[in-house]
Amino acid sequence: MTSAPAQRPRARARRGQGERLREEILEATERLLIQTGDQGAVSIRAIAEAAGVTPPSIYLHFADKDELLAAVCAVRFAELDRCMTEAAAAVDDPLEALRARGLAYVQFGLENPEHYRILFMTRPVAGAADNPVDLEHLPGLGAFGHLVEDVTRAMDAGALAAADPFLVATGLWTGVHGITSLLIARPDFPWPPIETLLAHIVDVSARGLAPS
Amino acid sequence: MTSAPAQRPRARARRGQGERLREEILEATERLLIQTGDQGAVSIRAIAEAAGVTPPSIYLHFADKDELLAAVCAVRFAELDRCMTEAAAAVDDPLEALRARGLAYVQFGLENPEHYRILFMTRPVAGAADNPVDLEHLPGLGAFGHLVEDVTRAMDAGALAAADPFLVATGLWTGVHGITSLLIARPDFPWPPIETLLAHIVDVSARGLAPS
DNA sequence: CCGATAACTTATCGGTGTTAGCTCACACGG
DNA sequence: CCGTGTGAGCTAACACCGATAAGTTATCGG
Repeated sequence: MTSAPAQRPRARARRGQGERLREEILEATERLLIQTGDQGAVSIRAIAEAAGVTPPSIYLHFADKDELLAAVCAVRFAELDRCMTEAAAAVDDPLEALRARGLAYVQFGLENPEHYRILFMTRPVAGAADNPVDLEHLPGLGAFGHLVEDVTRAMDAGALAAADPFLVATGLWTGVHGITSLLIARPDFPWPPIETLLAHIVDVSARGLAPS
Repeated sequence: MTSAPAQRPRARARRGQGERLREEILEATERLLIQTGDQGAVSIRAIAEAAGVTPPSIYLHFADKDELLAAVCAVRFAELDRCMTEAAAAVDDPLEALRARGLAYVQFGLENPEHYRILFMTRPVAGAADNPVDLEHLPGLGAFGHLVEDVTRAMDAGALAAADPFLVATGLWTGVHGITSLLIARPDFPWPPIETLLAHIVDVSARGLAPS
């Protein structure tokens, strides 16, 4: 909030306050991303103008555009995790908790399609193939870990058939991602009512994973 | 650096043969898409050079870049349909046919990631919101129709629980798309072995859709 | 041979991400 | 109290991109 659209005369920051611009750039980017709803419209120049600054100044804080977008999305990623955890915590039954988690995931994606697109529908940096990603810092691994925990819990409670929790969690993830991403990418397909489709998918998964 | 494939001035086409260039452009585009494996590298200028022609000539045959890429992918789409139909036809059991269809889908996506990305992971034209898409010509609707047919067949044979075939087919589609697109977009995730994951997902779906 | 026109080109526009190099104001050591 | 180092940001430019307007060339019917 405090949508500080303070554009034009942005005073130069004091000596030690250079980091403030970083925050302002992040805020401006997020604002643009949500307002326009189009990743293509979020250009370095547009961001710079929205932040009341010239384009090169952005590179004082971010190596390139990808890093900037990644930073924006990392914030959003944390919120996705928060949404899901909150939804899951509101339910006692471990199976229902998983269901709530899945629904929260889909809802988040549909409400933040451009963020979701960047997070899960575009290839990563693709740059350094010799730098095989730092797994510890891979954004979203925390959220995924929480899913694995909930799956394990459901198995321990006998709500799911015993199996490799990691494998099952991965399968659930691909499931919710499938519907979320297709709805975002192909809104013109003659979709059945979303709630119907979602309920069907969740039911099939639950039935397929139920203890025998 | 890019292997400049010999393009001398490319003789101008004869009077009635203007359409030949269209084919050459399509071929050049597909070639680039596969060679570079990066949609970003496939620019109008690069395509023009690969076809031995100047950029504006492309606009004699395609309204814009989107239309060109769509045309390239339409071809690939037909082949996806062919692959799946072929795989499904090789099996008698209707449930196994569905399974084969799904596996063929995933395989096609992983073997043609850049085509798959354009087909299913990017927003469509997004242009004319007042022109709500011509459903008849929506590419891939044919392939989807074949899936619905196979689902119906499996239900009639009692291999799947009776339900709305369109709904079930849509759910299956989102399922195979989920794993395909995530594998393409997030190759750095610590995936379990693909065959294991795929088998798990297919099994869960089969179990969830089985007659009671 | 002529002129209409299909098939293409040259030149250009406005936009993009990104970099090199500069300026200017502040803070601090002497 | 002043000189200077440097942090913070800017100007100008590069090399691309998609797209268009207007020109040129070669072919073919008559």
